[in-house]
Amino acid sequence: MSRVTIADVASAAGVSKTAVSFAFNNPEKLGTTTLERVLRVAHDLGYAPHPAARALSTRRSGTIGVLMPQRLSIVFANPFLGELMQGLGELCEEHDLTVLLVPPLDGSLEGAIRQASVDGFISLGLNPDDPEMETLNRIGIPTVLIDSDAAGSYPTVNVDDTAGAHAAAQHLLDLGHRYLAVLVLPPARDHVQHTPTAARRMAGYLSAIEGAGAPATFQLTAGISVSAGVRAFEALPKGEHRPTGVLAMSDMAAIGVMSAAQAAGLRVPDDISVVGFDDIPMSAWTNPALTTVHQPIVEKGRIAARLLIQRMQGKSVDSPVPLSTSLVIRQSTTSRKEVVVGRNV
Amino acid sequence: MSRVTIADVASAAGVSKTAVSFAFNNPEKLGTTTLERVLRVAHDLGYAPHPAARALSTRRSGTIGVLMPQRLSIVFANPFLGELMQGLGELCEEHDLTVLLVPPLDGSLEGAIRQASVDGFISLGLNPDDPEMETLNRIGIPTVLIDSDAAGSYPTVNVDDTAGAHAAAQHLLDLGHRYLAVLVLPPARDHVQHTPTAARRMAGYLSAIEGAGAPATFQLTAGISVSAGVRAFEALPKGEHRPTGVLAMSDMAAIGVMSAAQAAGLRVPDDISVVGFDDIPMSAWTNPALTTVHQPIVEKGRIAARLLIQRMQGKSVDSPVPLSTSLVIRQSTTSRKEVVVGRNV
DNA sequence: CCGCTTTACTAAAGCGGTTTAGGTGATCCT
DNA sequence: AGGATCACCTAAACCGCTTTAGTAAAGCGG
Repeated sequence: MSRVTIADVASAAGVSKTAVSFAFNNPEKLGTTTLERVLRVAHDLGYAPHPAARALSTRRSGTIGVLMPQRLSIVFANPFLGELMQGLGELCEEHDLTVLLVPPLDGSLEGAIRQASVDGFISLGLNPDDPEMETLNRIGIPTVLIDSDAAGSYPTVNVDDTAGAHAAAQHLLDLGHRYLAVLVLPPARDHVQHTPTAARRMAGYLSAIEGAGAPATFQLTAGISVSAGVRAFEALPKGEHRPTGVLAMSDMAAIGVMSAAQAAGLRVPDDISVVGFDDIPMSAWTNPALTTVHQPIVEKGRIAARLLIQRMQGKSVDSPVPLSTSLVIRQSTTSRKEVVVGRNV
Repeated sequence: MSRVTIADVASAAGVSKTAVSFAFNNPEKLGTTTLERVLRVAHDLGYAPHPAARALSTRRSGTIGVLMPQRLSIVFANPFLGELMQGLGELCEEHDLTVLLVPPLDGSLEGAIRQASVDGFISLGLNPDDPEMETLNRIGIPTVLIDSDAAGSYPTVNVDDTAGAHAAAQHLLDLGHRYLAVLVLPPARDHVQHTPTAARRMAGYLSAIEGAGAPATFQLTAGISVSAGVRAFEALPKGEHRPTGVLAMSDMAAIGVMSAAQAAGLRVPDDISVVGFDDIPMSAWTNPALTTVHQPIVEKGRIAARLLIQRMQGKSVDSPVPLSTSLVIRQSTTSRKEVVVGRNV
């Protein structure tokens, strides 16, 4: 009742194990009649090569690993990941590769990295100086970084977060907003340190804000979820101290802010303008449609996969230039209205 | 420069390979001093057990496979998958399992199934009589089905699609709609056959419609994407022959319909009511917010994973009763307005 | 001081494939 | 006829780990 092995097929067909192996991997080395017989016997017996045995012997598994910065239940709550997987998937399927999701197991990514039987890794949001990078180095598996700092020796795929963020902030400033709130992405992993992405976006926001004469800015950290956005809105100062514009580092949080604002009786964008980041598909369909910074997520996945596959083929590759971002102006932002006279002055 | 193996560690520490293996897997079998020494040497050398070798020897890989009915780029375009992964992920991480995505490679799921080094499979939308089921049988790997027909010998996790669809159709009928369009899910895989899910939903719609006296119904197939919804709307009869209510089997398609309708100058829900299916998170934030059939997607993933893990532990499990669905009435449906008098009669 | 259990460790046999290095005949060439 | 070539197939080593069976030394009761 146990699994059919190559030896079973060999003896059933009256040939050596080698012949069976050849039948599948080097058919031209076999005579037509034996080839046919072996294949038929193999099929009749329902033989399928044991993947692990094959991987051990050939030193390749036909799988690439995606290193997740956080638990799957967190990271998949953000549509960003689904988009990225589309890009990765295209290339992987083209090259007959399957995709292994590698989240931190038992709190540690390192352990998970060791367990993973893969030919290459794509890492999301890991800093070049994170300790797991050293583990990767030691195992010596080709790796491509996404949303990291292009420091180390690994090819890195990035978008121009800074410019995107700058454009977003500039947009609000141009509309006359002076008191802004920034919803910072939470640090991935345990460390307090911001992710490279968050740091770059923050730099972009701040450079625009400072360039406009440094009006007041209220910062707070918000996870990448609608409910985090709701909480963020509720943590904002109320009344006349409420920021008139919100720069969210994710669309999800931005949607949460809009929703909470509307629930509090405010009108978006008239009472409060909101800008997201990422331009996930649903941003076009929200109420009101979200003004946000577009980044080519699917393309990012495609490029990362392409790079990784090339590295796996032994080619050496350089980090491409960061992909460009662009501000998509929809309905969640408008010019700052004068404060209602009777209420303020 | 090649990978450091257990033999390297053994000789460096002056012990046998067995001792090194014990150090990691049966530490209690070793004396304290040797244990420490071995572990230290292993760490210094940066030793990590080769996953495939380990898998071959232990006959378990610490990985579960998710069988996708279609290419990753298609299936991840539907937020449904992301939701499901959240549920799967929770359980998998709890049990230190990683997740392998197994889409059809080179057009064939069967080939991909063989390649996959996993301890169990979760299959999405596969019919019990699909040929790949036989492959699964032969390999003899524990398997749990999601969105299938509970026929075979496999545990199956389902939701009550029929009741959900019935409620959706009944809702439109109760609002006075008589001429409805149904957007049928496309067949997964190549065969013409409907997926079990599509069949059940259709049955639910039709039973309600027939129960109300069989008004006219316009059916057409629409993929699970916004653009498919757009195309579907455009394929509907125009003018007075246009259905006043649309039953979409997915939220994505429903959103596409709403968007296309609005682009065509219609008001949703006043001119046309739209009901989705699934209640993916974004449905709450669309404009107008989508009336849809809620199904507990994350829970579905959790339960499937739990069942699979139990099966992998040798326990025998039964299919649970289908999870219940419920109609979530939001803003995309309203009672049928009388046809403008001057235009019709 | 002897047999008996424990403790601490090892040799070697798998796990199920791939691949290298031949070994047959049969065919070809001169 | 005899060596070279070729087409076809096989024995055995190897991939890197786990695990069974077993050994040597130490502990121990009598």
